[in-house]
Amino acid sequence: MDDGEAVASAAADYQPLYAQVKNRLVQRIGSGAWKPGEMLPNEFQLAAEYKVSQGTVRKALLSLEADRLIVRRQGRGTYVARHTRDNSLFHFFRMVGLDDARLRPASVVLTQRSQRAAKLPAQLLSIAPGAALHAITRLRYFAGRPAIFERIFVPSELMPGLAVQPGVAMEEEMYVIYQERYGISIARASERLAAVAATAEEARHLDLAAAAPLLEITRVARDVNGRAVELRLSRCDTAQARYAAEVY
Amino acid sequence: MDDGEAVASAAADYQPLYAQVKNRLVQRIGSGAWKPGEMLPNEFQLAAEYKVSQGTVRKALLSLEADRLIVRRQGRGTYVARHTRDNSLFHFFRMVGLDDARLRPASVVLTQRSQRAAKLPAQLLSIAPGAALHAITRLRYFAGRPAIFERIFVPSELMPGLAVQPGVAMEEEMYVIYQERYGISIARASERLAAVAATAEEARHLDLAAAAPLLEITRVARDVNGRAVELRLSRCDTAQARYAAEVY
DNA sequence: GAGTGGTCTAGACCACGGT
DNA sequence: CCGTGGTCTAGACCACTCG
Repeated sequence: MDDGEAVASAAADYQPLYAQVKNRLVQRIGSGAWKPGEMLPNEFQLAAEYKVSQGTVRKALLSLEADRLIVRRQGRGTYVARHTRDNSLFHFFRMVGLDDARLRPASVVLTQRSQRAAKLPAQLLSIAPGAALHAITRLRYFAGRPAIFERIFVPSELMPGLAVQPGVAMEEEMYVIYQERYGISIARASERLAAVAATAEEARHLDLAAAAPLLEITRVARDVNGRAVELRLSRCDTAQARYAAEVY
Repeated sequence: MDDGEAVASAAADYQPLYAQVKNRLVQRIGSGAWKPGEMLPNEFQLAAEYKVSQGTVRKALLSLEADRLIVRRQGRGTYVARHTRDNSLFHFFRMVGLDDARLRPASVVLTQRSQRAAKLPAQLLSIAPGAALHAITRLRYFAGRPAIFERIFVPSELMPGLAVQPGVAMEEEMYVIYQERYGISIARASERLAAVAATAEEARHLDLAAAAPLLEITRVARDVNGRAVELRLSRCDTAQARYAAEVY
């Protein structure tokens, strides 16, 4: 072949057309060209714009839907996904009651302050040690009983001026706040679970005996581009609720 | 419309063609028409057989691949999925080292006996209380150190004569045994996690202080038809390893 | 009824794996 | 080289939503 070399060099970073279309759509959504809740052009319009067939656009859109960046409804259209209190909570909150019933925890902020990142949080958030962090502690309740003591760390650079009101029940999920105030959508999270003994402070907040066993969840949440946005350390009393996971 | 009623009654259990094809393929795989590791006919042959287009068969096969019932390889063909020690372990075993490294636990059976199902195991396995169960206890090690104390329950009816050798390191994963000896493939599992205090027996086996915090994993494993096949209660020392989950 | 996404078809060509 | 799955196209028709 005459063009063997051109083909070979092109093959290195080859992506199928639908993947290229998907990437361009991710870019546009990520850059805010369409805002959460807005409708995208239909499949034929996008196909015309990108000079591909409708079937190729379709494949890209189905993949975006699988990634939860968009929502598609037959007869309605395709929309940029939006975090709401209802669905945001249940994509990421995996605690269920002992009878497997879904739980809706109430949340009360205990403290909020700015601090410098220690080594471990810095590493998990992929930032420099000593970088500025928002640190929030809060308590979450099931049916009025304290159940989860939580520490949340967010790089100040990503969310300058982030503020929540201590002492009152939070109306919104943190992820809704990130999206609405800063345009940052949490797309996925990585969790590590361990069993630990409650510290004196935790036992006091959770109304447990000293050194009671707690389920510790270390979660790193990332946006659609894979950037670490939040580190959350949750310590859960599993007398009232358990962590649920489905494995395939 | 004249045929409004016919359409309406048909609509109740309407399934797209590709879903019907998928179901028929699940039936055939589940019934053992093709054994694990065997190659399926290619897309065009299946399309001819079911009198649909190749694209429709393709959609059914992609869905089966997503469900891990089959494995597809470009240039090779489509094969019925097979549990092997390597991949069986890592679909369902979610413990990772503190550095997120994959761990390969060694397993030693402590006891094996037959017993009648108590109320809770019976409920979780969807069998009658008092039905016969195989009960196996075993200890799993990371790097030679005991880390997980495990109780496994399997309905005797599903696996008559199930036997494993106590006291020596197990060569095979339980799920490989289920598939190879009884033709039962574990397709998915549901897990519930809690933090508990070690019992005296567990602390002794795991070489821990009395009442040390352990991560308890209650897993119900199901075959491709959704039938509960195994109940497993694992109690893990999370000083050496943590449970990893990715949330989307 | 107009517009959207969902299904289905038919056929072309490409990339990969083994002979 | 042949057979496999993977991509891409073009077009038809269906099902759903809403004004």
